[in-house]
Amino acid sequence: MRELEKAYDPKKYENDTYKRWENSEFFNPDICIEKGVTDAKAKPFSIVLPPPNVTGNLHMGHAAMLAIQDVMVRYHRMKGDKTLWLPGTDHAAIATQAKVEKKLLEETGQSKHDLGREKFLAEVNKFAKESHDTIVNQCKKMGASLDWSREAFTLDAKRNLAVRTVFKKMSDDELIYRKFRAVNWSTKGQSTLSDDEIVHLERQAKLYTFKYSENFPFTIATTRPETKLGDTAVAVNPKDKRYKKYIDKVFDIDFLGQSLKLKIIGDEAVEIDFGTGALGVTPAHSMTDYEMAQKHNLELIKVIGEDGKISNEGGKFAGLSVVEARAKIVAELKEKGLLEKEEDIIQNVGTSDRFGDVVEVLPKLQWFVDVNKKFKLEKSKIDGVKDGQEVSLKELMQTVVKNKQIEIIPERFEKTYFHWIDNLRDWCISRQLWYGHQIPVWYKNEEIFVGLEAPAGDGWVQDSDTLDTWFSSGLWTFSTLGWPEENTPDMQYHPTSVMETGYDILFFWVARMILMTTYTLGEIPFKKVYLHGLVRDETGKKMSKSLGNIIDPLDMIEKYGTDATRLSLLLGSTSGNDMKLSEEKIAGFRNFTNKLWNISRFMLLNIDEQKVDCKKPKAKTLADKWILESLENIQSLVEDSFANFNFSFAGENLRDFTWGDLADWYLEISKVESDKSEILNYILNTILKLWHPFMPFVTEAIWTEVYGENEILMIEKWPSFVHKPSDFERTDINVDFLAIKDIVEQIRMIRSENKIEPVKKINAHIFGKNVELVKDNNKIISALARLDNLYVNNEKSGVENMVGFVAGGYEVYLDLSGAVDLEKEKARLQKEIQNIEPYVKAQTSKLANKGFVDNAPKAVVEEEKKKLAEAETKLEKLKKQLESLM
RNA sequence: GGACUCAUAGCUCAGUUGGUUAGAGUGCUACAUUGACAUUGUAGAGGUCAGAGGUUCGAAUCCUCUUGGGUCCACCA
Repeated sequence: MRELEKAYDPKKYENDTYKRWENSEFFNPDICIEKGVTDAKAKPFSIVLPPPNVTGNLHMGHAAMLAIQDVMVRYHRMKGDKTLWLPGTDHAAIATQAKVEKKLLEETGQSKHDLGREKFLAEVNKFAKESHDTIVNQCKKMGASLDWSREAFTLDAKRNLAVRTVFKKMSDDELIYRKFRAVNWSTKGQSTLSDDEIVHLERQAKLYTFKYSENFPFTIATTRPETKLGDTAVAVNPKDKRYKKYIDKVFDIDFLGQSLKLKIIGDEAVEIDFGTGALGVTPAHSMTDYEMAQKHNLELIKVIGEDGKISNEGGKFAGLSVVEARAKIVAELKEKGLLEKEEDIIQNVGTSDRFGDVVEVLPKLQWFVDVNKKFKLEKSKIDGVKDGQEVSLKELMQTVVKNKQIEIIPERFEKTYFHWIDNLRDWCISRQLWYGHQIPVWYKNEEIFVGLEAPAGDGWVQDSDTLDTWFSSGLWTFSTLGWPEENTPDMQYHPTSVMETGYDILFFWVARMILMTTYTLGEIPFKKVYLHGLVRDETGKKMSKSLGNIIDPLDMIEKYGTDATRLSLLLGSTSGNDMKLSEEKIAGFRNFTNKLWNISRFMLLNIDEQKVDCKKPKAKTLADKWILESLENIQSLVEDSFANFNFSFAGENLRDFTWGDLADWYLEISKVESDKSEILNYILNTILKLWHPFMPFVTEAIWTEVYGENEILMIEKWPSFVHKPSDFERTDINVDFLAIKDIVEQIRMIRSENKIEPVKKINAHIFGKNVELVKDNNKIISALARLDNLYVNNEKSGVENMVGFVAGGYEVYLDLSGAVDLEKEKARLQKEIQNIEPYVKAQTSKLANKGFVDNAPKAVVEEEKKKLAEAETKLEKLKKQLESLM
């Protein structure tokens, strides 16, 4: 007879198990079809892995992502779907480049310019490769059943072709344009940034109120006097009586030696009550000012350069850093008596997400994607958009979510999504980075060429900028499936079934994918978006190096095993909400993993013949009937939960069933009832399948130990049965006594040689004659399960409040001292009925009243009718319950 | 400034469309344990469901307000 070790040791199994899976090649759906595991005509289920950045190690957030996706993927694979989970990594241009630059500087003291573009890129590629290998290994550690044969990289040749193709198409549709306009600039990173790459931080700042010069009629307020060197207008609210008369006048003034030509403009955006009600407009160095300037046709004067210093346009301040210039200007203003006020305020400043420096706004010649311009969508599979219809990118993004073609889970994020789109500005896609997809545009003198390849002829120079990393990630769902190659078979997996990712990149990535895919293919990228939360430490803080509260998934896997780590991330967390994680929680699930192992161990000891392929056996006792029904019950609950993306609920219930019902009840009963081999084999078989998506390693290990080396649980068919709810919701039980509630302590006694000795303690819940089963119905039946030959026999047991019965050849007694008063229960029900009855009467007569029905608004009448119906149903239910107790 | 979200046992969270006495896990306490499992079992303590008002026959659940966390968006210059 086979026997398992006393305790489960994850380290002994995990690596080998993953290797076995990998060697079997069943992660690849093509192989599954080829070997007959999956039907070629089965419906596809596909997820593309949100590619981790090649910047280092995986953290708990990645672990959570992998666990959630793997649980779905394994479930669908077992269900028989054509299941593809496609892995990849992201070059993460700005993040990776920044990291390598830092590393280079620390290790060799060199900057990227010392190396030159080519050599530097070689360094980055080397780093990316190493980082990639680490990441892949960590994914494998987590047990992720990814199809590695299809692995992709956002910067490889195939993806590059996709990027160039889309760029060209957008350019042809005139959705991409080049313009000299104000952009976000990171001095430290020496690159432009998109609006989303900016983090607003609160800072102490000083608000200066001053006059440009003696003879200028307004005072204005600013936190950044140095930018005033580039002012070209003063804006006031057109309703402001103080300033109305000046609107449209132009003043030539001298601002500390700088000649300014200031036009007075009227703009609603100016608040009359803030500051002095007059706003110095710096079109080149402020986004709002830029927008205002566009409206009023103002000139841009760039006084701050890419190096963060005042440019030559800044006259005598040229060459000073922004901070130096500010100090100098303030000092001069003070000296000349132009500074009226200097106050401390708290100001929001934009800082670079990656580089951490304060972002300068300055004008640059850049490439943009126009999100508002209409274009013709040739082929459309989008509900509500016809082939050839004119739409804008914004409209496409809105439509697919509005019409529920894409469903966001949890739903509330749809609101934030729409809000984001409403405020979306044109997307600046060029970056002055070296690492990334170089923009497929070539210049020669005044000529500009956009294409897939460099144009023929000499003298063409390619744009040195690269594309925003999200431009290529936006194509991810289809660039990974072979597009733009014609008739690529993998496109059968598109649109993908689910996009599972953190809510923190809803805008960065999810929205961009929707934009890029609907535009390029006229199709949605995915049907559902499942957003998970951030993994935080046990006190709810973000995990970070500086706080030292990082829980490393690899450490946890080493200590408690992968399955425990996965469970800790899956259970007790809901979509869209952050999850708090503690080592204790993981340890708890390690205990459960071991429990499952030992449950299997015990069952195995009682199984004579291990059969992989087994049919549902016939129940021989009430206990058997109960466990088999419970098993199907729990399976259908798991399936429902999966359909609703409620993995936590599925797992928790499965655990409660396994531990509470199966281990603590049925297996105990099986000790007194004999001949369980067949049924135990069936239960073990089923329970391992149900657990497999959650805990792939331990279940596979047990499976192999039980059924032999050649069997692979991962590709076993998910158990099938037709769930009939009526089977479970109501069971009629014929017992000789009426009602017993809360048998607090149930003592099983075995009579041997006229000696009665207590053996086990078990607890049970309410049951009675023809009971309508409530929440704890499983336990009720379980209590009854052993009552094959039940009899009430106080005399026989000689103990008061005890009933006895025969089970498995033993005489058994139940202690009923904790049983609840039947009268009490009746009284409670009666009270409730008395509570509702008058209401139902009143409501009925109200609705019988013609005057009310005819005169009241229809909706009100309907509402009243609905309420009555509800109350009536409830009343009926209560009456039935009461009756059953009579 | 505009939103969104959360508040339930010491801690982490469930609680389906309002309807029995609000539940788990974990921690704590007590007892048990040659039994598949001390990574175990049985039980116990612990909650005016943040506060106030409203709707309702009935509210943890729906509405309003207040308070206190969290998050996102937005350059009040």
